[in-house]
Amino acid sequence: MAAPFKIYNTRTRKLEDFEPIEAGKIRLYACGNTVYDHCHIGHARGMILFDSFVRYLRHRGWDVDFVRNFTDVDDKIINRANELGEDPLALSARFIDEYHADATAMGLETPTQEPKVSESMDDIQGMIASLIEKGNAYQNEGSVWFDVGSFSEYGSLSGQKVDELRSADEASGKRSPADFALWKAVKPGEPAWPSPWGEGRPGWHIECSAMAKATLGDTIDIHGGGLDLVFPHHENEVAQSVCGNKADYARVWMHHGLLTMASGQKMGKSFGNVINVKVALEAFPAETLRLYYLQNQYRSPLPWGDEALSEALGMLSRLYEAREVAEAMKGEEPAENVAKSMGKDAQTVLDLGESFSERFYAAMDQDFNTALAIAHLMELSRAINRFGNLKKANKRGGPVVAAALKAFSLAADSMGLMRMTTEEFHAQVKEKRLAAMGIDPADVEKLIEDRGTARAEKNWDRADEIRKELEAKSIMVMDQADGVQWRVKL
RNA sequence: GGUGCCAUGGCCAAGUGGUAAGGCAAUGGUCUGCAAAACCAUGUAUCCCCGGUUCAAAUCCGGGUGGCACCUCCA
Repeated sequence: MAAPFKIYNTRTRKLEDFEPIEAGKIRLYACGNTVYDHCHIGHARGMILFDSFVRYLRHRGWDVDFVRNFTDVDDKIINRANELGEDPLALSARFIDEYHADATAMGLETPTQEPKVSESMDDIQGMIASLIEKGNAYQNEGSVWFDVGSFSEYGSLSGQKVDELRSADEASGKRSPADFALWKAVKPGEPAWPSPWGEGRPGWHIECSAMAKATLGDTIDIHGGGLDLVFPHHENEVAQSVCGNKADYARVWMHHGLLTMASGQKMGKSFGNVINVKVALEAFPAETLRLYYLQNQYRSPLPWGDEALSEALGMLSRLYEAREVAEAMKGEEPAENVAKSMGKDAQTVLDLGESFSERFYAAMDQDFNTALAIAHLMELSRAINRFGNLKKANKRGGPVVAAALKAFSLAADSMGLMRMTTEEFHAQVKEKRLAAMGIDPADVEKLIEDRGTARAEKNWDRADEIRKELEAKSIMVMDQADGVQWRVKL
């Protein structure tokens, strides 16, 4: 029932046929955010990508158990909380709420489970105890360290060799520089939980091993996250889980590329160029972000820029308008008859529409080639518009575009695109783009009205003058058969 | 120093060995009072360079050059 697909596995650096542990089921774990601040557009890339992948897989018949965690106990959270004079757990709880608000605004589906570190202490401690018992970890002064030397396969995911690593971390108490913390002994002013090794809190990596095991079992199908997590985070997870569970950990490792700034600069606090999701969504409809991310290969680095986003918005607009054109078409005759009598453009729409899902699936099943899938959508849109230019298309074209219309709902169901009505879309564009440019919609409406008056009087000079005035504000006026409309230039 | 990724027309970008999707920009056109949207037409692309494998390579292999990422908190 579930459709086969190929997926690139970081572990083997190869494209592989996906083989589930259990037929028809996918256990997917994605590393979530450390919640000490608002989501930024880099987080958004991972969030949207995995949302789209999960939607697609479910659409194709897979039973996807999707777990995405929250890291709510962490150095960065404690530091931030101290700066603000806030309780660390209160701070992380606050940003979990903000995360959910951003996720909703971006149209994300809720994962099957969203475990938190603060609520997984038993699982975490159980795993640490197991690692100590098996001889893979040791205690020292209230902390517990993973003994990297005890795991011969260490480095197999990232290709790192222990001896070659630069060890900047010279924390005391470790036997070897490559060893990493499983449990950190409490320090003054930090949140702590009781444990067999003394008061303290978990290290960064153990949480994911423990939460993945608790929610999905010893061996999971796909483990995902940003490319920057491959080492050390995921490498360490492998070590912990393989040693602790005596089982394979993740069959497939799926890593998405990171966002870069158009300037070539990295996005980071120290550069002062972090853009929060909320800010981006003030200027662009959420689907713009989604289309932008989906238009690019998920493993490649992606440069962020207003111009690129505007392009994506333009594409989105064409998709919505093509769908609107198709939806407006009526007719009762069999599609083949209409196509035959209306010529090549009709036949093209019919053919592209009927073959769409096959081509769409072929693209997506090849390691989620969303860029190609969207290209198919654009091609179809052009065919619809071309056909729509024909005189009788409105009256008779309905049956011809019926299959094509399904393509748009396919995009909605399986990628999360095209989920608004055309009216909602245009309303959002106006609202957000005008706000971004600091233009009051009422001023625009007033000018449109004045121009209407001038046109009624055939005062073309005045009408054109107003058009120019509006153009200066990036407003396009469209005189159409059914009235005057205006759009924001994208 | 170690590890890995990438290099495709003016720009962005897909490409699963069989002679290159899609988008943006540009020019001309259809439509329009003028426009816009949409559509049509227009791009001889050394697929970074040099070798190799193959009947056939953007795609595979080797070497080179140039970017980037990770090895330190980072999605």
